[in-house]
Amino acid sequence: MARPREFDEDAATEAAMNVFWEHGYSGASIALLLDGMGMTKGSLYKAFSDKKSLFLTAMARYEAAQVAPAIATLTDPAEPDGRKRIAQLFSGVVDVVRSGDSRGCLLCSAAAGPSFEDAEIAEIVDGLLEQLRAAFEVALGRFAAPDRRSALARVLLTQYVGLRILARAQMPADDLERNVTAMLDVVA
Amino acid sequence: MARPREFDEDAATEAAMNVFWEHGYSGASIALLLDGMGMTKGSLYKAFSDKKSLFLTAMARYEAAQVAPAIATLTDPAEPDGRKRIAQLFSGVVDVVRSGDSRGCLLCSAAAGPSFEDAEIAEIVDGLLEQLRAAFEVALGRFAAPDRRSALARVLLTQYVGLRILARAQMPADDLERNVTAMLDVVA
DNA sequence: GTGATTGTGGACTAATTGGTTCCAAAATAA
DNA sequence: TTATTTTGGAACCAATTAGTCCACAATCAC
Repeated sequence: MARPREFDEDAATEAAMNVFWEHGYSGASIALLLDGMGMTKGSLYKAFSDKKSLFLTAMARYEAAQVAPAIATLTDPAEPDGRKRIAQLFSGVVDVVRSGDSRGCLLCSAAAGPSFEDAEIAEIVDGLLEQLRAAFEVALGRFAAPDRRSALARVLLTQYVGLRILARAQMPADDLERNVTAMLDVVA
Repeated sequence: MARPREFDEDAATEAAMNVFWEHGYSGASIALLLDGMGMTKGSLYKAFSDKKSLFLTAMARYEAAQVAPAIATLTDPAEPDGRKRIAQLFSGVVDVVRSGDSRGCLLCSAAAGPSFEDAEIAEIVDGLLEQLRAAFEVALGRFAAPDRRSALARVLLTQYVGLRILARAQMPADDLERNVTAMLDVVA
């Protein structure tokens, strides 16, 4: 009954996510987004309303593609050793950097950036960070004293954020790895 | 022999630093800077050439006003206990947040932001982060094994960066304090 | 085929960006 | 007074910003 879309919505939001990931919210201009998504203004504004809506969609995708797997790693019931689950998450971060991806973490950058001036975005970022903290707490569950679990989970979350910010700041993977090794040695 | 400046250069660079601190490099428009510095375009461009030069000046001021004191705390020869020096630095960060300043750290935000696309700025940020890491290493010197000192200093640097990013993301001071307490408990 | 419906491309707005130039007026010291 | 410098601000620039609008294209139901 109507003309079908020429673009794949999944591929488009994936592309948008990558542009936001690399350039941040304000750094990702509509022109950059259009280029990355391979579409023109008419289609973009018809399909995603405006830049902020597009960002929220991209964030949802980031959650599904990046945050959820991280949480799954930390809470994986197939791996009884929480220490190993935590180590797995952090070595995964180092591996990503070693493979040449120094974009850091969309979430962590959003937490630092001026995009945080928007209350709705801030709330989403907060929520995801809290989810991540809770997952660290689960991973610590088996071997940390209950009264220290929560605070220790915060330390791990902070370490995670710091690590990914430093990765974005081009810190070499070897340095990050030494960091992670020492941290796991000390914390878990 | 000539008309004297009406603005205090120190106060002006201080004001510029604050605008950059709050809004980031690209978020700090010339209009915002002029407003914050209380001067007009003619004077600004005559005194500071252009935006990037102004940012470099502001960064130098940030180093003197914020980074140097942090390093001084970590390496204070009057306090023989490195643990205490480290604790002092981190509780200072929490105090700043508790007093209502959630701007985080200009350095840490610059590390995360798109301003990092400029090679010269990136180099300065890198250098300051390395100075901070070295200072953590000095503070660890007295009681950490030499082969672990370097890696442990990295953990502390990462923790520092993460903490200030989370502060900027409006994490409550109480949560940050729990974080710091647990971290000091574990690391030092 | 026709018509209703929806997607597409891109011209177009209106505002703002960082950066620059210019200049008359003002303030100072020699 | 005179030479020198700063000041405020208007004017300007080319580029970029997010966003709107609409003729046109493509499809499906009939």
